Amino acid sequence: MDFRKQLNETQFAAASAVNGPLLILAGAGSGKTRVITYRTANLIRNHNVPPFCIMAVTFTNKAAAEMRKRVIDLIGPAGEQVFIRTFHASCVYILRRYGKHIGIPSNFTIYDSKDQESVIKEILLDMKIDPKKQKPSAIVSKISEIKDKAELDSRDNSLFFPDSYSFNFAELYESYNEKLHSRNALDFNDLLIKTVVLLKNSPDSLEDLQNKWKYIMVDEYQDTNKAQYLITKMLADKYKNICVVGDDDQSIYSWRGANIRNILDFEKDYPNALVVKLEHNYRSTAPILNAAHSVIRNNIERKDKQLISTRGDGEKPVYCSANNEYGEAEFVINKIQSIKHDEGLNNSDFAVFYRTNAQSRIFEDYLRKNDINYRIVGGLKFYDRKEIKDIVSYLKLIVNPFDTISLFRSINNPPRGIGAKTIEKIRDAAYEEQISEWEVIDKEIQFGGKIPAGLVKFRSIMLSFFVKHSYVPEKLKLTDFVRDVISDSGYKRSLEEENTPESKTRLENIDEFFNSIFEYENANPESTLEEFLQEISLLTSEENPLDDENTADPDNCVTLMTVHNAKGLEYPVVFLTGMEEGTFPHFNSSDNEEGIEEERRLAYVGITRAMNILFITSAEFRRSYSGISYKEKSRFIDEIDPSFLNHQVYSESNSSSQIYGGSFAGTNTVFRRTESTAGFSAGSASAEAKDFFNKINSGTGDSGKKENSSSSFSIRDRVNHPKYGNGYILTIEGTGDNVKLTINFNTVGVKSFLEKYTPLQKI
DNA sequence: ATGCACAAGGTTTTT
DNA sequence: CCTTGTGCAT
Repeated sequence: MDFRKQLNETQFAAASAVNGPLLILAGAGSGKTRVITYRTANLIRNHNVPPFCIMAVTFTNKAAAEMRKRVIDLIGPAGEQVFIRTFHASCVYILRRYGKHIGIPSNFTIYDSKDQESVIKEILLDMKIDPKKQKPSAIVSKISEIKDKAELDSRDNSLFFPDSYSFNFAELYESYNEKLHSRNALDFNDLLIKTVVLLKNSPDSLEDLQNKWKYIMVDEYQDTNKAQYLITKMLADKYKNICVVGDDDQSIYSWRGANIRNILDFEKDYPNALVVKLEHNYRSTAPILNAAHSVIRNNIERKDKQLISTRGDGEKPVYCSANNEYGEAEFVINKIQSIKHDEGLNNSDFAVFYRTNAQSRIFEDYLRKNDINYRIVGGLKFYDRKEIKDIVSYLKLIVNPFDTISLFRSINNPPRGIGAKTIEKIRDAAYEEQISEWEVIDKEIQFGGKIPAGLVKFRSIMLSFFVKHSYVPEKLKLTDFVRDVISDSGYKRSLEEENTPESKTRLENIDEFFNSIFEYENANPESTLEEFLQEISLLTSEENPLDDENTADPDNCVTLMTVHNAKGLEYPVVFLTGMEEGTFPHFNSSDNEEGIEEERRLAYVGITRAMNILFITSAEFRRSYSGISYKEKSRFIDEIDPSFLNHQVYSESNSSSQIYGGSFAGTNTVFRRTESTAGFSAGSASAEAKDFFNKINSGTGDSGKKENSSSSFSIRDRVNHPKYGNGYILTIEGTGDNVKLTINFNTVGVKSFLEKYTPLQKI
């Protein structure tokens, strides 16, 4: 096959490279997926490489699915044999088959962060530490960070342990790993780390895999961490046919241990590497690219470069500052409706991006109110729903009885009269006898001469499940087995007896779960329950089986997602929302330059998703759990050259929007007062805003009175605090030595001080 | 042991 | 706001 015509010169050079190391530096929208797809086709069609000898790794399931689809579109069913998976799924594949060489049985359970937190909580309690003072979630992310960074071949990780904890972190870290080991469980980091250990310690396994995957391709290489780097390096070590694709401007996962040096040093690892740069952007109009470039060029740690636009002129990006998050959502919805109407676009042409998942709710509300179909990428996963987790926990326990997390989730669910006391006794017995909690139950160990009736029941239910499980799949279909588990456990009946709207939804979701097992079983007839469970542990909501259920027209939805999730995707119309200091850049990343640079790359990713029309929005006031706070617009907006951006301001006096410096035909937007804003909506600009501002902060509504002459500050003064940085004065209370200042800091939020004791500087 | 009512406390991003 | 934990009544 000849595909010279489908590619430009550099794309063709990359796609037609066959043997040896290849580095593709692919800017946003430069057609990198296209290149990978054609390269795969070239290997198979023109160079007789068997499809199953090609391994392509990506970061998200969505990217893997997209690549698989495009390969199959191009070369037909043979494309199905190409091994295209995420890093984590690839590791599961490897560990299932070869893990036994380093003592990992194939039925291992994968612990997600919730499971990890439960383990940490147990350990904290054992160590007599209050889990409220030491948050398990913080410890889990610390552990994950250590595992990302640590030297994999060194047993001593003490360098990485924080000393800021009141307890011995090393001890906790060790018992955490021991607990996972004894439960035959691996966390997400372990999947990668254990694969490295396996490849290092089992030369036979390594060679097997090297011979299996003679050609390796890695997408988003700039986001690989140490373990991922080592895995691909080792796998490619024999034939050196490794092709990596990436863009240092789009590195957004350093918080997960991604090391940008992996891509920057590729040529050091492989001095004879062919390097191809894709610099033509086929996605966005020139104005959008200009805006993107004027942001990213502010990064110091960056190879200077500029994409070449191929699409030519278009609409300038529009920035709109709304008064609050409701106004922002209203703006977005109105734009969607008017552009749909004027340009004849579909819902699926629109995407709304935000920095944090929590921001999605208001957009959802407004979309629903206006009968616009939408789907959310990310957020609550189908398999995270309570009822699904309940059932999955039975299944996990059947597959791996050492999985204590699942054991304690299932043991009294539905209620069997097993409470905290009994669980305590099981734990103690397990500790004393040095056996697993399940073995305590299985061996019918008695506490105080008897066994609670519920426990006897639970034991016999589980034993019958073990027997039945051994019939799968030869004598019993997987789907039927799961059906039996749901009824025999009593879970189904207890939901039926509940008979509330909620319990009915749960039963429907369980039905949907059957469908997903049924489909899985049909697609993978030889597959086992173990494999199914491991696979769903890695799924994200992109494969959410409910997506199609909930919407009348699943293919025609507005897409809502975080900017992280947007990487690799493109949409004709993009809304980049919540562009405020503290939100985007997020305040947790704002205190150091690297953090800001990563946020800036994230903003760059967001902007470059847009093909034709880009809106950037911010809100002046936003409600968070602690109250309403004033938000300054994001520094990234100021970084965009004013000539590349139209400002659409919102004229409060007549409650309508106006466009300055150019306009979209017919896209003028009328802002309505909404009930949900509790009276805060339109009105004269700063006066009303300030009034509202004072009201919410004084709590009494008698605004203005709090301005106090005995203070050297007045409300809304910008101040600098040596520890907390910059902020605004919210309220001033009291007189003389008792003047109390409440300040909204950019980084840490609202704090109060007595003026007398606080070294504040007006700025 | 269970279930309900109320209080407290907590927001990054993801495999 | 929305989730999680605790206390109290059954």
